Amino acid sequence: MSEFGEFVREKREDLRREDRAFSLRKVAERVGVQPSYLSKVERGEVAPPSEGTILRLADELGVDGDALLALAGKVSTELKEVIRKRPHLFGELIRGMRDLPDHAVLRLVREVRDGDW
Amino acid sequence: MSEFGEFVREKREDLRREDRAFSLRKVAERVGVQPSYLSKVERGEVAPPSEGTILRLADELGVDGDALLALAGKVSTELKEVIRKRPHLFGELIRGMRDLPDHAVLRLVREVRDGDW
DNA sequence: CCTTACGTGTACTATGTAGTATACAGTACA
DNA sequence: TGTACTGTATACTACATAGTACACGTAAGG
Repeated sequence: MSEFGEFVREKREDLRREDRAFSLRKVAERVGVQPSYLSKVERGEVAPPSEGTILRLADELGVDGDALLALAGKVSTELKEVIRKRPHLFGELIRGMRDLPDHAVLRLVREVRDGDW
Repeated sequence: MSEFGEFVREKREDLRREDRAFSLRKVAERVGVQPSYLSKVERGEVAPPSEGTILRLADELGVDGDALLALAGKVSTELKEVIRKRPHLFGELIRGMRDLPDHAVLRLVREVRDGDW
């Protein structure tokens, strides 16, 4: 039921097979939460953690922060901040891209990256 | 101090000069909140309202929803939903556009709108 | 064997969010 | 001149968020 929890548990157990430092308790300690809490999170007994905790967890597990936040139904404050500064412009742009296929979005990403602005 | 409140009050009082239906009480009623609450919001005594209330208020005042949400430090659930579905792609794109000048973003908006995808 | 580490159950909590309900004093207009 | 409307002060509340603290039984390694 909790896609977020399932993903974290699987990823952590994968890492653990190669490195005992990825026990629930040790990861919890490095991330800065109680083991009982991480346990509940992984089993979906409670809602996903806060943004900060999710980002530290993503870092710990070596996964993309934006992607893990997305699994938690969130968008990073950093991205929101960018939109918040030019709401109308970014609003139009993002809404316009809603139904574009991945390759079209990717083309724009490249265009921006290699842009001659 | 509260840019949000100040903006709402000014906009509402502007409208009121031409139409008595824009008293604080009447707007509050149409938006669906208590007048005492809208009063506190306009004076910045409390934090800006929820997304739904802000959007109804924007509609009432005839201003852009995304822009009013931005003044409240928020981004619409609708936009977040678009990002949430392809977090890595949109993350890269939006971060890449953070420092682009308006005209460059606008060019992308047009490109998307008139796109031949 | 035994003790160290493991995951989990239970109970509790602080802070934030998003308001409501009611009463009050000042203003306007008819 | 009074009544109907205006904005505001005060007190309170329900629910969500993001966890902590501690005890417990289990398992694994040396």
